[in-house]
Amino acid sequence: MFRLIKTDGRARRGEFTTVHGSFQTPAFMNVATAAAIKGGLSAYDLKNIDCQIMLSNTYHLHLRPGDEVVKKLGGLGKMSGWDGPTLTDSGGFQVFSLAKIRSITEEGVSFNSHIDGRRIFMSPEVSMRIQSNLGSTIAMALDECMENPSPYGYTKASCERTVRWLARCKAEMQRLNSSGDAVNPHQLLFGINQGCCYDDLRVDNMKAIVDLDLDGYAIGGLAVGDTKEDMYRTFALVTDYAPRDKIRYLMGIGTPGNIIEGVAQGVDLFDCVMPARNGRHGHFFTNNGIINIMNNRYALDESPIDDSCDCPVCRRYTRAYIRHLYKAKEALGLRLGVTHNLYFYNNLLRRIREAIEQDRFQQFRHEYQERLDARI
RNA sequence: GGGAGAGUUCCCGAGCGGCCAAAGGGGGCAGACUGUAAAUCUGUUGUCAGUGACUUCAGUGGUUCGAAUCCACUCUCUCCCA
Repeated sequence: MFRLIKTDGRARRGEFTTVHGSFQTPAFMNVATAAAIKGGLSAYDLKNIDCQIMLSNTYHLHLRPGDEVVKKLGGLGKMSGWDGPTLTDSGGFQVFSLAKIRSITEEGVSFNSHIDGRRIFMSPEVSMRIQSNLGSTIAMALDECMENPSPYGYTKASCERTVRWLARCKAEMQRLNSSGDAVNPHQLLFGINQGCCYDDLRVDNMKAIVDLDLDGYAIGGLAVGDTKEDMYRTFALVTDYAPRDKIRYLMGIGTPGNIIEGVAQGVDLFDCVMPARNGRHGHFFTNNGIINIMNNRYALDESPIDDSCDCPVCRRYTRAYIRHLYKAKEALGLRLGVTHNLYFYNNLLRRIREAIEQDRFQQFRHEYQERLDARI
């Protein structure tokens, strides 16, 4: 359950307590799509970089190793060695990212597996059953993440269908939780707001999903083609219609600046592949902006990635060495880069929490929002 | 000593009279990445000036309207026979 501890403007400081432990909000979820952080970080590594909650994916784990296998292995947490809270995304994002190999009907979504092409049918019920087998702390409702912008008429119809799917998700999750056979019989369900950047659709949709009384409310369908201005306006608008006493999750967002903006508008929970992916690609977050470690100028740079960072990587290694590892395509480079970036994100959220606690979040925002996203 | 073959832009390597500043890799330099089909993808990589000009395919000289491509000699390397 969510407990709101303090506010600073619209920014919220809270705590979310679950059967797998609690986490402090605002929080950043570390993305482990296939039950592993890409770049080679283990659950043990996550502890050392202050990760509070791990996110994995329904579609990917259903394909490999198969959710029945994960269930037999004791669920997502036990299998991966992560004993904290977990959240599984429903497959809704793959409706967007795998748009070329799927089709949608009222019943659900058909994918052609990106691995072997076989047909995968994902209805709201199937997504819940898979997530129940995965045994995550929090399951996400199956939604359609639309390209943004999508045509108004299509967006409206899609949102309405996603609400119908949400009702089916809730019914199925209640059934599974009380079946006596669930890996985690206390599995929570979050609904997802959609509507591209049409204010009226967003608001109507949020009201509709709030009526279904869920454990948390997510804002989806942003940063999938929309401009930053539209995205900021949309989540600022829609948080006003989410219940004050429930956690709010801005899905897939974002850059450090995006997260600061999200917190400023009352969002509690974030996730993004950016720190892990950009880390693998040699782009590192620092307190002064983003550096590309591959750049020639770091060849002899003996300073750490970020000299104000106290992560295990910055305490030990120079930019020059890490650049060498990337250039030489050594796996250690990825591990170090991703470790730093995820620590940076987890630590950014910790700093945000402290700022809210000390009523200086606006000052923090003013100082860092632009700066952290700059490429230097 | 005799015979056969090869030398291409940073590297490997295609090209074998004009469509060649020269394919394709690699490497270099830079860019992108937002609920991960991503340890991926894109651009660029002779020099100078905004169409174009100029110097390049071991060297020198030739043939030709025109050569990295043909000829002669020189240099270097590889292989085979002594």
